[in-house]
Amino acid sequence: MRVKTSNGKGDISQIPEPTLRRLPGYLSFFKALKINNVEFVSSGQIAANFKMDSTLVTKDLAYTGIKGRTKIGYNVNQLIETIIQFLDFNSQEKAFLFGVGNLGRALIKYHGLKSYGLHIVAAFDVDTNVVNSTLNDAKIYPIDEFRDLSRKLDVRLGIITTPDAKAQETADLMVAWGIKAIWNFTPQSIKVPDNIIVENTSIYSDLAVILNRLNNS
Amino acid sequence: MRVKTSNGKGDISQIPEPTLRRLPGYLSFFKALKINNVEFVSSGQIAANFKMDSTLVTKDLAYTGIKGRTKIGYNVNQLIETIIQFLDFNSQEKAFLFGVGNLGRALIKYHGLKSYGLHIVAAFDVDTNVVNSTLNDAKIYPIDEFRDLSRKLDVRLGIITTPDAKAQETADLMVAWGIKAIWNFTPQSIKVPDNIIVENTSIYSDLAVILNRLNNS
DNA sequence: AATATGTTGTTAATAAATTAACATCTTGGT
DNA sequence: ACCAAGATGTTAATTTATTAACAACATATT
Repeated sequence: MRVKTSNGKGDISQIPEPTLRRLPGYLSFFKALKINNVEFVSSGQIAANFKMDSTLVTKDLAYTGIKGRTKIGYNVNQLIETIIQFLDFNSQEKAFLFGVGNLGRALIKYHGLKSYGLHIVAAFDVDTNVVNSTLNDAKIYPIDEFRDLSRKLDVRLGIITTPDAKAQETADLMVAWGIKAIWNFTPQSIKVPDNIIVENTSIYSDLAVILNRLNNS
Repeated sequence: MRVKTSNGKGDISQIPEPTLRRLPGYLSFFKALKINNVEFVSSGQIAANFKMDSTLVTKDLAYTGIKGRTKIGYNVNQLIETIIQFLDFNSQEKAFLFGVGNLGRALIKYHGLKSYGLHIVAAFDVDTNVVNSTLNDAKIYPIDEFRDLSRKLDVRLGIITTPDAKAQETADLMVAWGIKAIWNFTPQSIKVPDNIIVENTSIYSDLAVILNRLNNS
């Protein structure tokens, strides 16, 4: 196992998914520290904030390549810069969104996403009432225009916020027109070719955990 | 509720969180099968749909207590009923929501949540423009009225969709007035007493995974 | 300048989750 | 009625993630 240096170059960065998932949380914490003019923070302090083991923090941060200083800790500004860089949160990755319902609309208007590397450049829907309107800087088009827009703009990421029943056909359309990664907000599992990246976000899973903890403890 | 006794010690083995998180996905799949009039489904078919190991499916379903039949598979209707029961998705757990921004509004209007056991009965915000309006059947109140409403209604669950900076003080307020579980949609880690259940939902974690897979593979 | 201290970073051990192997059982066909 | 097939359910092995132990080291203090 040679997870030695993660210089960001090459594809050897086999970072564990749990670590990857924790990094945005750290980032949020560090940003808050910066606002409070805190300059340095130790792995112990970070661990205490998240109620976790300090060595786990150390390991997680080591993946980003950042170095702490003995007796001092980590430089907060450097942490923020390094994590943003590592996670490509300054890349402004362009995305198409399909299905401008409640959730879709919220995601488009949620400008927080922009500072986390995502830029929804256009949306698509079948509802003629919303088509041709504009939310933030994203215009809403009829589905038919996806093909042409897909050629004009170079978009790799597609977001599915359609009704559950439309998830699969939306995914098929995306794959057909060159989308490389799909962010699926429906609970439906979608079938795509192996080279397509799929990330499922299901708030129902979180809800299941909460209800379980509430009722069985 | 009793699940399974691990050994003679009499303590019950809790369901693993990964299993818990997969159950809503299964449920969604089974509901789709029912619509297509499929009556029985085997663990192999389920596993194929989710591209996972079939024994894992078997194990997951075993936790709910449901029994499959050799050569036949699992009864779809029974699966749906059992999982809904197991996850308390028919409990209509009442919830307060704090912060009627883009995301908060989407959650309130998202009637899908209702069929998954959650009923947002009221919301709170500081913005006088939204206060006193009604979304779905949830009225929006000023924060001040939380205390009285908390006494009148018996609500155990609180949802935080405020700006990040307000997350902690909102959590403090919730704890002070008897909320037992907090669903935190901000990336901020909140500090609460040990007996309070906290579930963090961070779409930034999912975003981090997607961007990483897109850029490093 | 020397020392004590607190903090990183590495290696080892434990715990948890997934995958594999196998045994069991029930149904359908001959 | 018997046998074969196919699926569940259990036990073992592997992989992965987390926690613990410890070594190295730079800084502040005396």
